[in-house]
Amino acid sequence: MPKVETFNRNNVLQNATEVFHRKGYNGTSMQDLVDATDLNRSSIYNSFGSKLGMFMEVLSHYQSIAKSNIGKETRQAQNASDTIQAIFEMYLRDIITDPNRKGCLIVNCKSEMTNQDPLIRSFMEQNQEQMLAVLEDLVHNGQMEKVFNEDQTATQYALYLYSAIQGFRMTGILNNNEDELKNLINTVLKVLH
Amino acid sequence: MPKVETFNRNNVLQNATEVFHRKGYNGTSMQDLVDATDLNRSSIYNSFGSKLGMFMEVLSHYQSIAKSNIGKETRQAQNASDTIQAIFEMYLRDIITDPNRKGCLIVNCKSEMTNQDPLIRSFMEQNQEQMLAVLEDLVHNGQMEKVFNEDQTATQYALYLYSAIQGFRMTGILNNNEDELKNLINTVLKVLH
DNA sequence: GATTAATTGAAATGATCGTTTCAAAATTAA
DNA sequence: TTAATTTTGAAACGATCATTTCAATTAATC
Repeated sequence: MPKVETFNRNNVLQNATEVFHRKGYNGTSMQDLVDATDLNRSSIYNSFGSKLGMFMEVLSHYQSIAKSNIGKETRQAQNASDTIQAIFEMYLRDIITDPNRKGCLIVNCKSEMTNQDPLIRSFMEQNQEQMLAVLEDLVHNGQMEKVFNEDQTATQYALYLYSAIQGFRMTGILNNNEDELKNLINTVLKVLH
Repeated sequence: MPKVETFNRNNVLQNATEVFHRKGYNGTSMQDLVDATDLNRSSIYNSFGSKLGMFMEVLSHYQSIAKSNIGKETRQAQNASDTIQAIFEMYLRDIITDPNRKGCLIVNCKSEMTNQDPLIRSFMEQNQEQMLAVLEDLVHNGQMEKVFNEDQTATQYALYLYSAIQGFRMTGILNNNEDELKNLINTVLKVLH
């Protein structure tokens, strides 16, 4: 009976992500989204409810891709140390290959909206918890394997790494010198060994 | 002959800084600025030219205060290690005492505008250069004093610290647990010793 | 081919955006 | 007081904001 949703929701989300990532939430207009997604204004409101609704889906979409990338690195690497190194080098690739120097969508949004919107705040809180859980698990494994020291608890090192990742993403906005960034990664990871 | 500028420019800048800091550049409207500064709309345009013009002055104002704070810490501390520790603890105080959890104005602006506005980009470039110069100098001194190792050059450690500061500011937006943040600082600084 | 329901296009909503205009008020010096 | 000059208030600018409306179009089921 009904006409079915014709557009590819993943494609639309990907295009919307690109605009939000490049211009930020407040810098992106509904017209920008209409242009980027090739979707009708009405269809956007039908499918996403509002600009913020669409943005929340964009954030989740971006987060799930990031998580799946981390999962891949975890499965490929031999030990916890290699895994963490690989995660940082994934970010490094992202920095070097992005011609627009956008940084990380989630980090950018954290600084733009966390203190302004409760929906965003709780997204950021659960994102932080997930990141800390993944990192803590990795550090814990590394400590079991004796490749990481136990000067600090896994929980403490996880926060250290989480903070370092955010700093790395911020640094990459202006600096995309591969050698300098690789050296930076090594310095960050040194304290764990 | 003429009527002279009546308002206190520093006060106005301080009030404008508070709004821009809390809501971000794109999230701040001219009406917000009129309300916050108690200045007339016309007077703002007379004295600052445009919204972006006012924001650039706000950035410089914020930067000069930050620089003078770093200078104070440098003069009070006994050695390079204490100085860097004091700088981080200055940021820590800022994080813990800010009820709005705004983070750092410059870091926030870097993520919001660097890839969108050439004026902002060059501000950020010179800000990064200044920070790196200060940090490199401190690390160099610490290495002369033998309180820092020479595993990396002062230049390399400076980038590491610059990145760590940005990460610290981002982390402080959600996490203001003093003990956890103090421990984070110690972990960051450990690699230098 | 008729029925059904979602998608679509385009226009319109009222609000707010950054900025400009300009006459009236305010303040200083002659 | 008069002349000079800036600040001020208030209104208006056209543009754009996010969102709503609705009739026309489209496609899937019967």
